[in-house]
Amino acid sequence: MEAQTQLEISDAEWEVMRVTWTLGSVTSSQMAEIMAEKMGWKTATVKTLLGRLIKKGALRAEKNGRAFTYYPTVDEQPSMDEAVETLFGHLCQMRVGQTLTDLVGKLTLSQADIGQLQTVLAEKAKTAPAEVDCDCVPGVTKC
Amino acid sequence: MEAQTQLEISDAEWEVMRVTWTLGSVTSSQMAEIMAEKMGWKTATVKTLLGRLIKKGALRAEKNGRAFTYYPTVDEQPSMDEAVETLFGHLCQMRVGQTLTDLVGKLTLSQADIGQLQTVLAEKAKTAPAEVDCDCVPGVTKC
DNA sequence: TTATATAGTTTACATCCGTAAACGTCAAAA
DNA sequence: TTTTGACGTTTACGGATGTAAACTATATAA
Repeated sequence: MEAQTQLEISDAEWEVMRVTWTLGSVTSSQMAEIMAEKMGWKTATVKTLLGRLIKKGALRAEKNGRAFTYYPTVDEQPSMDEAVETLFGHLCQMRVGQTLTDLVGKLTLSQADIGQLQTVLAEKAKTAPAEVDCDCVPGVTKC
Repeated sequence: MEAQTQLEISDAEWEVMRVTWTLGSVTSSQMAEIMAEKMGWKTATVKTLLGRLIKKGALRAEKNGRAFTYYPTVDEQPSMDEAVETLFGHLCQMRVGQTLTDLVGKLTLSQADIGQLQTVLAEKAKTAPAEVDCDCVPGVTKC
């Protein structure tokens, strides 16, 4: 079976996906209305993005009378996880801890989110190394 | 005073910045050597990226005999924080908690990193809301 | 039936990005 | 002094992106 090639969803396309994920399905007119309000985009812009997402295989269109209804073909959480992991993979590994701390300090998290994070951290602490090396320059382990 | 316009550092440029941040300063030949090994880039490619980063104001070049030595003009940690915050700002706020948990599960963190995160989380727990709304579609608070 | 609105498709277009080659200069080697 | 490199600058070039107008087909209102 063909392995799902990493689909590259651009920033603008991401906004369209968010709406689709949240609503489950949308018509282009609905999407146009939402994006006009949320992003200030013209209908034509939304059409282009929907088309590109179809071509990339992130959305699926199902004919519904005169128009199409669009559905996501990839799941939201895995897509988010992948985007985040890709970014963190490009950062100095020695600094991801500090970066995460800074981030958590600014995000709004629910009680449940915090509890879940605490659980994962407690588990990780059992086997965590004393320090993490910098991996920015081959052969250099200190920033 | 001119406000520092958000500098957009691309993926390839980011790799150059990482090396510069770690070494503090580099000559183009050093950088070319490092990037040849690390990324498989030709010297010409490295020159282009150094030039673009100079133009963007992320690097500064100081004449040193025949050649230049390059220095970063932006700090690493703030740049990392900004990149991460920008990404998280594009994600469904209702799901950032889960995304963070998934991420932390995969990252390698030091004992100190974990301790610091635990401290920040404990503090946040004091005022955290019961839940966080979805913000993907205006007027809709549930995914 | 004919005009109109609407949905999708095609074309546009400047800019950014990844990836370099080509070119011009100046210093060091021969 | 002439040749050869090393270094920076200019040019290249296809593809992605943001942003949208133009065009086409069709369903619906008149």
